[in-house]
Amino acid sequence: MSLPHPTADQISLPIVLAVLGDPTRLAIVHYLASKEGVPLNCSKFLDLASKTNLSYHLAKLREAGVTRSEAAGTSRLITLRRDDLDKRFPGLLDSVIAAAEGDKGLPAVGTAEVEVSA
Amino acid sequence: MSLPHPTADQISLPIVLAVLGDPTRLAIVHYLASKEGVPLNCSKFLDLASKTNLSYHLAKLREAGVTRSEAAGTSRLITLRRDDLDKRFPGLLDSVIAAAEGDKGLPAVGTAEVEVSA
DNA sequence: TCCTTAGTTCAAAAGTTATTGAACAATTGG
DNA sequence: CCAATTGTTCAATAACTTTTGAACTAAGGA
Repeated sequence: MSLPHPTADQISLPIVLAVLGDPTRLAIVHYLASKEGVPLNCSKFLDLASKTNLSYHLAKLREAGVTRSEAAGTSRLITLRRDDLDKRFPGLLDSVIAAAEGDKGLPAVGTAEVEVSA
Repeated sequence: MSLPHPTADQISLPIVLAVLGDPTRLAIVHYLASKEGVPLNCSKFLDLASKTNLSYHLAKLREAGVTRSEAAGTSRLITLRRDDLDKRFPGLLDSVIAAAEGDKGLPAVGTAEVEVSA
């Protein structure tokens, strides 16, 4: 049951901008960028919104081509589609993430995080 | 009767992204960028939307801090707030404009343009 | 097998944004 | 002064987006 993703050349600029123009989704992308390489599951974002609402926002990000969601057991592993975005809109993602970095007022992910020590 | 504009530090990233995530407004910004330095009046954009609707979209751009509108007689002179945007979100405007450049499918301004020769 | 965990789907409600036309204001040229 | 030009405001409507809760599916562990 792999979820539908647009191909790189189907990714649309206004749609990407509109999708990033929501504080919850921008916070998700910001957090994904800060953990780049590490695939995260939805539950990481539960302090941003309810489970149902997260499902909605993550679907928007996926359908816009901003993220990729892979099924892994009962989880979804979510990653940024950096290569595709960089190819399609060079510099855009970096400048958005850098700007989000400086933005106090964006919701933050994992403020009450518990690290499991080995 | 000067219209209200946010100061540079009041410009918000998600609001700017949301405002640019509309094809009509993105086309306006793209065209402003292509004529940078030249202040344009609203009528330049009449092939994108009705007069009333343009007024709405131009107000959104102004309120988000993307453009500046100055009253000049019965016209408004509209310019991109490039300095403020570059200071606040370095690289963002350039990457958006470069991406819009490559985007066939965005509405275009002035396709039936008549140049007045001196 | 049964229970739990992880996430989706659906339908409804709430909220927001875009579009429209008619009426208005302000400036300028005749 | 009058008329035309340029753009705004207002109220209504249409069209979307976001949020919600309840019901569901699918996988994994006991």
